[in-house]
Amino acid sequence: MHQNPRPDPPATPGELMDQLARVAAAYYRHFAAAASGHGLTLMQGKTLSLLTRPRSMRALAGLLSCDASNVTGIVDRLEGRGLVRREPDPVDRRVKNIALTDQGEHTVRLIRADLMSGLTALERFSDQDRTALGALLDRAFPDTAAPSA
Amino acid sequence: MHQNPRPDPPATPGELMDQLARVAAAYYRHFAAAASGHGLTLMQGKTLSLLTRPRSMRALAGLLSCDASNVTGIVDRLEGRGLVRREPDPVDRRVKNIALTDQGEHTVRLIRADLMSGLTALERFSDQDRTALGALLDRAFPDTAAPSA
DNA sequence: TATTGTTATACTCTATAACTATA
DNA sequence: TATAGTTATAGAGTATAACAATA
Repeated sequence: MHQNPRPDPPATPGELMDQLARVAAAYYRHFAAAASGHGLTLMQGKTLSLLTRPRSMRALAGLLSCDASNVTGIVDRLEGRGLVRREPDPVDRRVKNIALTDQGEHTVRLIRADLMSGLTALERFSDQDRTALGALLDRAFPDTAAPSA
Repeated sequence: MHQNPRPDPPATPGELMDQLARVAAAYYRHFAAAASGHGLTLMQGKTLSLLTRPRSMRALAGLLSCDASNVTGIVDRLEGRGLVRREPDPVDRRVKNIALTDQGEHTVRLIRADLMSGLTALERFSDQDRTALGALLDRAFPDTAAPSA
C-alpha cells in the first residue's frame, strides 16, 4: 500500500447546489415515471400523494405551490377517474374537502411502491445512513416541514 | 443534567422518501421563484442553467427529460428574448448547437445568485457538512452524474 | 369586507405523429 | 435506413382577473 490518495476537496456551495438540482430532477423523473405507469401526470400523482387526509382545495394549492384556480382542473380530472371525491365541509360551507376514494388509496400505494423500487440505492441505505441524510436535509431545507397528518 | 432524551428512531425508507419529495419540491419552488424574478419560466431557467457549454437540441432534451419536440418551443422563446442563439454544427449539418448569448450568461448568473441567496441554510453549511451531504446524495442517486463540462 | 372555490382567458409545457434535411 | 430538428395537434399545467356563495 502506498500513501492515501489526496481526499476530495470539499464541494463548494455552488457545486452542492448543482448536485441538488440533479437530485431534484432525478426524483421527479422517477416520480413522473411511477405516476405515468398508472396513467397519471406528475401533478395528478403529487396531488394523490398529498391526500394522506382530506384537504381543502386551498390547502392543496398551498402544498402544490400553485394557484388555487389550477387545483379545480386537477381535482376535476382525478374525480372523473374515481380517484378522489369532493366532500362539503361540515362547519364552513364555502370549503370543499378532497378525499381519496378506495381506488385512490389503492393507486397511491402502488405509485409509492413503484417509486421506492425505482430508487433502489435509497432502499439499501442503512438506518444510520438514512438518519444522517435526513438530518442534513432537515438542516439544509428548514422550511420543509412535513404537512400535518 | 438528567439522562439524555431518547435519540430519534431512524427514519424508515418511506419517511426518507417523503422528505426527499419535500426537498425536491422546495428546490424547484426556490428555482422557479428565481427564474420568475427575471421573467422566465421554470423550464426556461433550467434550460439556461444547462447551457454551461453549447449543446444540441437533442442533448438538451435528454438533460431536460422531455421530448425533443418541446425543446424547439423553449429555445424559440429564449432566442426571441436574446438569451440563446442557434449555431450550425461544423461537422454534422443536421445538428444545431444552442449557446448562451452574453445576455444569457448574465441572466443565468443572476438566477444562480438569487437561488443561492434563497437557500440561506445551505449557504451556511461547513465544508464538512457539504462534503457529507454530497457523498450521501451521490450514493442515494448514483444515476445522477454531472453533465460533461 | 374577506375568503373559498370556480370560470374564462391566454400562455407554456407535454407527448405523439408526420415531415425535411442530412447522415 | 437512421437520426436531428421542426411542425401540427391535442391535452395538461399555469397565473391573472372576475364572479357567486359564504363567512
